[in-house]
Amino acid sequence: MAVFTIGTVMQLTDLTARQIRYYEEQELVHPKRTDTNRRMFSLNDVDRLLEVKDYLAEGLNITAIKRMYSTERLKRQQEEELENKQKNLTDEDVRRILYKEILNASGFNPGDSNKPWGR
DNA sequence: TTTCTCACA
DNA sequence: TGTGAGCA
Repeated sequence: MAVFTIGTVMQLTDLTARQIRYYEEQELVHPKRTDTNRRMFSLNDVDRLLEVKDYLAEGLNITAIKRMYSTERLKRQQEEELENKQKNLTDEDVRRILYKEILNASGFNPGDSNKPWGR
């Protein structure tokens, strides 16, 4: 699965090696390492980097993006639990909670026009 | 030649 | 985030 070197990823994402390594440090991507310590990125990693690039361009900070991916895991866990128990929160409720968390993390104003999450 | 880690006028 | 050093 991991087949891209950092050089290839640089071309594919238009990010600098510095940025790519930094995002890895922030655990936004998890490239494998070769026996000689070289990073090997998967298609998913490249995809993730492109996403990160977009969010960053929209003015979000790294911590907000980090929380997004962590809260998404949380969201799936909650949805699973709810399915096995009783559905108290609707999809919209979870969405609203997630959105509020992101706003909190990014320091954005609830009046902003372009939000990738809608609402 | 490319990538890696570390450190900072 | 950029950049240069010294390695592998």
